[in-house]
Amino acid sequence: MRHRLKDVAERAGVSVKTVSNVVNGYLHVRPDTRARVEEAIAELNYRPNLSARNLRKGRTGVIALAVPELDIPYFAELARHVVAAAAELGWTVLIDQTGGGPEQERVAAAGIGDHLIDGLIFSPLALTADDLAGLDGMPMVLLGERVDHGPADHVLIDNVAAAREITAHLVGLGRRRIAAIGSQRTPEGASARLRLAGYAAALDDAGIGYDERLVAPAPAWHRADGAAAMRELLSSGSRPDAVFCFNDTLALGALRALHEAGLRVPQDVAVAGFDDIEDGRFSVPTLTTIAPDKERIARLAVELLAGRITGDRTAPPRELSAPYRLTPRESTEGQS
Amino acid sequence: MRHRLKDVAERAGVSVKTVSNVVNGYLHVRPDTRARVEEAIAELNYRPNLSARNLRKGRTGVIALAVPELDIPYFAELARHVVAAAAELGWTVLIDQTGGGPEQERVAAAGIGDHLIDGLIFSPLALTADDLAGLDGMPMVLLGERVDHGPADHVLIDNVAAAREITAHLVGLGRRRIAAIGSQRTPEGASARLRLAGYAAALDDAGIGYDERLVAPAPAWHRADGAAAMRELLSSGSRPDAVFCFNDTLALGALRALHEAGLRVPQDVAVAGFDDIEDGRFSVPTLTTIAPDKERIARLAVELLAGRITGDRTAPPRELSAPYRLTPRESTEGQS
DNA sequence: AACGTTGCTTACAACGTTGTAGAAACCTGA
DNA sequence: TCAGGTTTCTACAACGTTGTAAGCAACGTT
Repeated sequence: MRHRLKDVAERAGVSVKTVSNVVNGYLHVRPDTRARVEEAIAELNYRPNLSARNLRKGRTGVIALAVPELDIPYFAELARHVVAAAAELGWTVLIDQTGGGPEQERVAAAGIGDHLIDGLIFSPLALTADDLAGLDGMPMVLLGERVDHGPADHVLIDNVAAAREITAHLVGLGRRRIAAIGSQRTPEGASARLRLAGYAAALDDAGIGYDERLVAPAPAWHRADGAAAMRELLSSGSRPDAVFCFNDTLALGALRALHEAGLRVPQDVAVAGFDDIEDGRFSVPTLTTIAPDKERIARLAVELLAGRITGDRTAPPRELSAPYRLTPRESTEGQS
Repeated sequence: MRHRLKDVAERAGVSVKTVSNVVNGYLHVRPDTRARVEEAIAELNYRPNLSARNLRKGRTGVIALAVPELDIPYFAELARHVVAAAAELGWTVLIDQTGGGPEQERVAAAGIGDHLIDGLIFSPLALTADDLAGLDGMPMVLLGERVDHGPADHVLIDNVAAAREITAHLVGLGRRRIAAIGSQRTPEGASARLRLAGYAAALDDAGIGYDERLVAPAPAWHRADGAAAMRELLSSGSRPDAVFCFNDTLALGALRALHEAGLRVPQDVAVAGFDDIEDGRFSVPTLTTIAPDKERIARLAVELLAGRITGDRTAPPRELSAPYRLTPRESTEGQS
């Protein structure tokens, strides 16, 4: 029931290669021959065997998107855009969950492919430039993190500037005891470090001293971590009047913890997030955030990767940045 | 820089097939031969070419998971579990977004694979049994929907019983004007229809009349649709004292709309959802819901599919059901 | 009439892997 | 020592596709 070029060729009375030529849109095929072949293809419902084609061509037409976790909404939304952008260019996307650990990320970066994929869009949490160096020649685009002197292209937003801008927004509302949630012992250049730097810079701009007790770490960036960090901040006695959470899920967790503590948002504590996930547009209160242009990020990443795959693999790595927008909502400005 | 079996064979001084045997864990290889081969593999950093292996074996080792939208948290969470369950059995998962339209779903079901995938786990919104009939022989497992007399295995939870149970929960709290949000003109057997049936049955159990004005349709099941439907219900004058939303994102939208209308949850209106997504555990208030065992669903689906792929493809379709649990939280029971 | 040109088609040989069948080496027990 | 088995290894032929090179018409040009 599954047919091959040979079957089509026999039915149409031509050679196998002629059928191949028709399938691949080769120009010099007589119209009546082409018609006969196409008829045979339709009758047999022929579909090319991609494994064979890939074997022959050395390409698979599949790119992978490796993200730490799919049920972090930011990555899910990003994945959606990547799939769409890739489809426009004729690529299929294989989505891979790394889990975020260094070992798993190494496996993902090195292992997925091995001839199954042509390239990789990779959003690393823990990996460093050294880890990436070992990946001989797999075309790769990094997302969201700046791996210093990394061997690969990457697409990012200016995390420092964005964090600085949203912290300045909190300052502009008259807040002075501004906490941060989400610091991590990640490699230099990772989002956590950059956003912390932007936070610190904004405080400095405003002449507010950096108070270590107001900076809460979060092992992961889930809602539960945000809630736990917020509770920790509140019970430590260093009562903040604003919190900048390094992503929206942390912020949603923080909102929950503030609610449980009987504090009003934004009257008692203003809350800001980062990523602009859909939840934040419907939470109570709605969430002030930095909205990165996810569609642009996805498109740039796919285009860069396609360029690497089909073009020059040895060109020096490129770095593109996507725009973002400060999006104030109720969690800092109150009911509108 | 990319090596083949032949290169390894030459280096180890054995035949190509012996290297193949080592790679595939064939038993009868002398220990010293095996050691020599493994050394050569390590030295050359050899990785098998999957396209060639697949061509030879007629398998790809990849299964697809087709869902309507990845950024609906329920599907993201499900995808996570499917990827994990598949990995345990040595399969890779290709995640495909259909968008939910009938035409796109047809393309996804028919087109993805064509030798790229061995089978498909499919969560259809719009497709009917007729559409599926044309997919000659692609092993497939359907999720969450009962496509009557469908030609494929499926995994589901008892939507009618679950909806009935959660509606009964609302009745048990003394509510009488219980609205439903999420009805759709989908095919018989789709989730929307089944959950509506369970809702109606519970009302009937309690001797409460079914009031069409309390049933609000939702074109999609996003937060925005839930909020819009809730506003519609409130402005129509038929003030409900409880709402059963057919999924959690609808419910989160409804919570938002109720908040904007100045109504308290659950004192004025109790709200219940369906799916137990993570958001609902951190929303204000937390969300009463039906928690399907997503991990079990994923595992059953993967195992059924693996069975189809490696075993009998003509066996009659099987239907497995996964457990669920009513999970009361603040949105119906108030602060604990 | 001989010639090159162009358009269309084909045979053949890969791509890198594994199944089959069988050869060679090695055991075992009489 | 040898028959009969088992272990270990190998040569060969696929899997379905496409690139290469070459063949064969039909055409226009000299």
